[in-house]
Amino acid sequence: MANCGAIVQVAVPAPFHHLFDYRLPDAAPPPCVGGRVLVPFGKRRVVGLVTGLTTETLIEQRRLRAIETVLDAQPVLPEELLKLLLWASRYYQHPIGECLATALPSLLRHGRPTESALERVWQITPTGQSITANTLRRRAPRQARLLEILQQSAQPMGCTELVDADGDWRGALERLVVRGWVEASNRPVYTLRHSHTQSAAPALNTAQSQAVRDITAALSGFQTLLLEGVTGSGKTEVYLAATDAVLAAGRQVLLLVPEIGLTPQLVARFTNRLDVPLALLHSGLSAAERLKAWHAAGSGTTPVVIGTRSAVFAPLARPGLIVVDEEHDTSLKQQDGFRYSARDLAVVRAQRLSIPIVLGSATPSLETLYNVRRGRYRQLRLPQRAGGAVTPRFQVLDVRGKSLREGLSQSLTQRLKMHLDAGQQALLLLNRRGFAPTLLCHECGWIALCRRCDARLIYHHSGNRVRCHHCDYGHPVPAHCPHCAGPDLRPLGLGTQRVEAALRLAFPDVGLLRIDRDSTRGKGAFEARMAAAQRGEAQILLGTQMLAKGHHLPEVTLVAIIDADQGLFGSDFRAPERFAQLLIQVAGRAGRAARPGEVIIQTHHPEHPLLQILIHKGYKDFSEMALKEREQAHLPPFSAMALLRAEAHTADTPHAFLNQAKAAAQPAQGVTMLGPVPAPMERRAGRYRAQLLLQTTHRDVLQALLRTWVPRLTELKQARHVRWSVDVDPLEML
DNA sequence: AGCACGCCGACT
DNA sequence: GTCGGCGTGCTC
Repeated sequence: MANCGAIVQVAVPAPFHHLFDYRLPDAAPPPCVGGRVLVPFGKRRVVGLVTGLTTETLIEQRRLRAIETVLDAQPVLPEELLKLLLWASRYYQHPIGECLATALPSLLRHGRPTESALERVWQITPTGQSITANTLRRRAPRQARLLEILQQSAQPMGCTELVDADGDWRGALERLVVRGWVEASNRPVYTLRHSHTQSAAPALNTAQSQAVRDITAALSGFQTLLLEGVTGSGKTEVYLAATDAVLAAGRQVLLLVPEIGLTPQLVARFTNRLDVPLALLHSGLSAAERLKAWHAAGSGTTPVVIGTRSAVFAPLARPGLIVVDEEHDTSLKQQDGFRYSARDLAVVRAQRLSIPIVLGSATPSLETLYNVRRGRYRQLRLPQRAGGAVTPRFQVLDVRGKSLREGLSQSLTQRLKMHLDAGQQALLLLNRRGFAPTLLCHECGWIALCRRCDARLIYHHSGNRVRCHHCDYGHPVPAHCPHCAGPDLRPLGLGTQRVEAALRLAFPDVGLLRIDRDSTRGKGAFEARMAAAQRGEAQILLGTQMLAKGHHLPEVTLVAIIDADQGLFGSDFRAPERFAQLLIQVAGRAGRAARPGEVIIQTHHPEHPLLQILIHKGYKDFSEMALKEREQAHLPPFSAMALLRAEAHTADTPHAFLNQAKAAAQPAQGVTMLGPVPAPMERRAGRYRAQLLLQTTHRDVLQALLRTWVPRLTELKQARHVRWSVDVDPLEML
C-alpha cells in the first residue's frame, strides 16, 4: 500500500466486484463522494461514481490514470443511499457498478447534467404587481396577458402552466423580466399530482386507529411493523393516516408497491386524500419523467413518493417512514441481473435511517412471520373487514370421479348459475392461460413440443396456433400430425380461453371478461378490464392470478378455484405458500357489501392437510403449519440459501462450470453445497441450464464464503463459456 | 460490458 | 491477397 497523494475510488459501469482507483490531477478540486466523474477506462471514457476519497492504493503509480472531468459539485446520490448500495452490492454479490445503475436514473448514468432537472419558472415582482396590465394591452398584448396570469398566481409558474398563449410568449416574458416586473428562476421539476377535490378521511375502526397509533408512536426510530390485515380491512386507510402524521412532522413517506399494484386507483386514493404533490416511480415512465420524479423525491418537493421495486433506491430529503405494501408479493424481488429484494432492502434502509417501516399484507410471507415470531418485527392486526362484510364461506369440492365439462363440475356450474340468476358477479380463477396446455395427435400420441425449451407448446384458439410460454417460439397448428400424418390433432387440458368458450356456450346471455396476460397486452389494458369488471360490465370474470390483484370487486359473491391441484403440488417448496396467498387474496374479493360470499375450490385432494387447515382455520394457522414443515426440512426461513445458476448452448458446459466453481469454494463449516443439478426445466430458449445450491443455517458464514468465492468465479476457465449469476435469497428455484 | 488483438476460413 | 469469424485478455 503506497501513499500516492489524492486517490479517488470510482465505481465504474462494468461487471466488476471491486472499485477502480484514479489519480486526481494536481490542479483539480476534489470531487465529492456520491458525485459523478468522467474517467478513462480501457480504451473508452465512462461515467463513474465516486464512492470514496483516500490517499492509498494497491495500484502501482504508473498504471493509475487521472480523473478527466468532475461532473457534479453536489452528490447525485446522498451518502445514505451510496452506503446502502455498497452494502447491497456485497450482500447480493453483484457488481457495484451495475447496482448503482439500478439506482440512478438513466439520464444521470449517461452523464446528463443535473441542472436539466430544473425548469425555468417565472414569478411576479412587487413592481410588476403594481402595474395595471391594461396599460400594456394595446402595444404589447402578449406581455399584458402573461402579466395578468402571473399577477394572479401566488406560485412561480412554469412554461407548461403559462402557455396557453400562442406566438412568441418566450420573448414577451423576457421583456417583462427586463422591465423588472417578472423574475425568472429555476425550480426542480416534478410530476405534479395534485388534487383539488379533497376527499375526507373515513372514520377508522378500533383496530385501524390502534394500528395508526402504534405506527405514529414509533416514528422516532427504527422499527419493523407488520401490518397484517385481511383483504378489505382497510390497510390503505392506515397508510394514509400514518402518512398524515409523518407529513405533519415535515417528513417524507416512501411507499413501495408491487408492479401491478401501482394502478391509477391507488394513486387516486393518495392524491384525493393528501393535499400534497406525489412523485411516482414505475417502469412506465420515460427517462425524463423518471429523472424528474427522482429529483422531486430527492429535493423534498414531493413529500410522498410511491413506486415499484426500484423506488427503494429513491433519494429522500427528509425520510420519515417507509411502507411496503403486499410485502409477500414476489415482484418485489428482481429476477435477473441485480437480484435484490426491495422489501428486505427497505428494512435495511429504514434501519440505517432510524425510521420505522411498515410491511403490509393480508397474507404475510413466511419469512416475515418468522421475524415476528423471533421478536424482530412487531405485529399489528386488522382483523375486521371494514364495512362489516362477513368472511366468505369456503367449500372444497371433491371432483374425484365426477364428470367435468371443460374443467367445471356440475355442482360448480349449478352454483354459478344461482349467483348469476341473482344478478351477482362471479370470479373464476384458473392459473393457466391459452386454450389448452397440450396439442396431441389422437392417432400416434405425438405432442407439440417447443424446439428451444423442454416444454410443451400451448394451444391458442386465436389464430389457431401453438406457442411456447417460455420463449417466443410458435407456429400455426399443422393440418396433419408431423409424425404420423394423421388428421386428428386435439387440444388437451385446460386453459382460460377454453373455459371462456365453454362458459359462453353455457351462459350465452351473460357478459364475460377474461383477464390474463393475453387479454391485457396493451398499455392500460389490465386497468381498463378491471375497471370494466368493477363497473359490473360483465357478470363472469375469468382469469389467472392477475385477477387477485388490483381492483376491489364488491359485487362478486362467488369465487371459484377451477384447479387447486396444480397450486398445491408445484415443484417449488414455496408452492403451497404461494397458493395459500393467492387463494386468500382472491377470496377477499367476494362478498364485500354485507352479502355473504362463497368460495368453491375444485380439487382431487380434498383431504390435503394444508388446504384443510387453510380453509377451516385460516391463513394464520396455515402459516404456522407451513413453518413447521419448513423447520423440519431445514428450509428457509430456518436456513438461508444462495443459488449459482449457469446456462449455455451446450448441455455439459453449465455442469462443467458449476463443478469447477464448487471445487474452487473454500469448504465452510455449516454451508452445504447441493449439486450441480439441472434446472427444473433444463432447456429454455435454446439454453441448457443448471444450478448449484448453497444452504446454511448461519447466514454470516454463507456471506463470508460468497465474498471470497464469487469474485473469483470470473477467473475460472469455464466461466467464459457460460452465462452465470448468483441469486442470494432466491425466491424461485427455477 | 466493451474493445482490441490475433490467428484461421471463403471472398471481392 | 484481404474481410471477418469469435476465442482471449484487459480495463485503476
